[in-house]
Amino acid sequence: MAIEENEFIVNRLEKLAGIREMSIAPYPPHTPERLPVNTLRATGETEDVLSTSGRIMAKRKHGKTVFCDIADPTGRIQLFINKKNLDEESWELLGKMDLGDIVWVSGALFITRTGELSVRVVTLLLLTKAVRPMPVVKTDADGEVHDAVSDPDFIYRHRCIDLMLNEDSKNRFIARSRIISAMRSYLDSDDFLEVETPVLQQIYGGAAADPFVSHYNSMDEDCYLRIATELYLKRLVAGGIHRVYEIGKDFRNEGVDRTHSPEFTQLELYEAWTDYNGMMTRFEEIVQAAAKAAGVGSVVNFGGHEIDLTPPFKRVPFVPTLHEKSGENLFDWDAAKLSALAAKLGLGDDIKDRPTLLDKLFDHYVTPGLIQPSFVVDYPVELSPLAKQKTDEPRITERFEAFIAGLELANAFSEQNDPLYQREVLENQAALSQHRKGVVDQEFLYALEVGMPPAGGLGIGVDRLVMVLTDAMSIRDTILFPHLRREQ
RNA sequence: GCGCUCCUGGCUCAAUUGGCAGAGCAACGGACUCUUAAUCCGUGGGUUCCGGGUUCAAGUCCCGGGGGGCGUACCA
Repeated sequence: MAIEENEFIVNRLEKLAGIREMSIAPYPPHTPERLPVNTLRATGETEDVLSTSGRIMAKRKHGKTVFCDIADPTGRIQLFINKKNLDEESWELLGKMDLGDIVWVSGALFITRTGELSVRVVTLLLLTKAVRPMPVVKTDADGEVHDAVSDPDFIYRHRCIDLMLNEDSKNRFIARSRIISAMRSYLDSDDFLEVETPVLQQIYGGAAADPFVSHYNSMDEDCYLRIATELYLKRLVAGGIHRVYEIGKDFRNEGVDRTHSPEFTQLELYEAWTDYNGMMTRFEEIVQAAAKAAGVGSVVNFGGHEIDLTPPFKRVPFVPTLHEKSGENLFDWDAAKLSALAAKLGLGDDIKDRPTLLDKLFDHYVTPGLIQPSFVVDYPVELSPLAKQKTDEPRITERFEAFIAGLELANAFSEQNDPLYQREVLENQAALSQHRKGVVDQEFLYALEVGMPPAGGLGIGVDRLVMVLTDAMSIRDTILFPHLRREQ
């Protein structure tokens, strides 16, 4: 397929041909020595000839003088290009340059009459000719941005343009990488071992979600993209890797919305000799480290809320809080009664199963009020098959979910390590499963049978944490290349 | 999946009740040797997402399709 042709591309292709006719390579393989733009800015006025390179972001022509702004990742600087300072060929080349082209320049630095530090260009080289126009965004003297590219569809499909033109977006992705990096540093420095477990799995588990299904040709069997890393990481804990974590993609074949992506990044960590209380501390500390890495303070603005990230986070016990907010002892109600209440509240007419009902009712009565960082603790046992029950109340598990501004950021428990209990729960669950009736991860149970020490486990939704720390209202703004439908 | 809503030159947006498809930036030609949303003069650029329908007349109304956004549902 040939390049799409419109007025702009044709025009640039002609210039490209013209440049080649001048025997100038429009895509030379080497970049001459250069300094980052911000180094030039820091240097200030000097008669020394310095060089840099960057993309032409603006061009203001004044006859025999041309001002260009060029940008590299470190900043933006003005070029002062005067015909008398250049050889004829370079001046001709300048005429064939467009916004978006990438150039190398050298010259002394001086301050113009209007006070702008500029490169008095004596050498001008083309490093890359742009044949496709980029949208032109201008910022006026008041700092107001005009004609910003804001169409989400355009931005997600052409992230290169978004990163080039939208500072907020670029900074958000930089923050994301730093946040992940900070998580690693925090865990590594506390003797956690980072591992990689299978993405392609024969038996998926560790969460309740529909998987993406694939097929392994040479084995002639279906396989699945993982929905969680939990069941593999716990085998490692049983095997003696007592502090272990993995940061990676999980895939869930479910609906997409502001807070759900089919492909999302999760940090799961497991730690022996501790429990869910230890995981609360881990979460608090990870959030601290992440906020620091993102360059935000202990109070962040997210979706119009002032969020105070200072630990300790609030503890919100599931059953008592549900009772308090609803005014009823719902945990003692049977499914039929709960179902009637849920229907009355418009939460759904056909929910019959007690744990789901309790969860829904909790979401209705309590979750919306969880603006400041909170741990919802001690979930009903039916909602938490992989968690350990409390010793004094077997209907309740040692589990928490962390919420900020109503957003679920983490899920953790004191890990269930009773192999007989775990087998029974998983087999019962598998018997009810629509998709994979009776399929249980036997190898995971084998590990528990061999014996896994008491441990706490914690899963953190990395994309969502990035949302909170960078004030992004959609998870798609935290994922470089979110999934979109095919065009056409 | 369902509901609401949006889709107009490269980009950002106009177009009254259905009545000649426009502007700014960008592009092209010209003037201009300190501008910075440079300015001034001139020029070109449209299958109004796609396909049907109603109408003398459709960017606008109706039906179907595609894509996006928001909400909702599913989501241990």
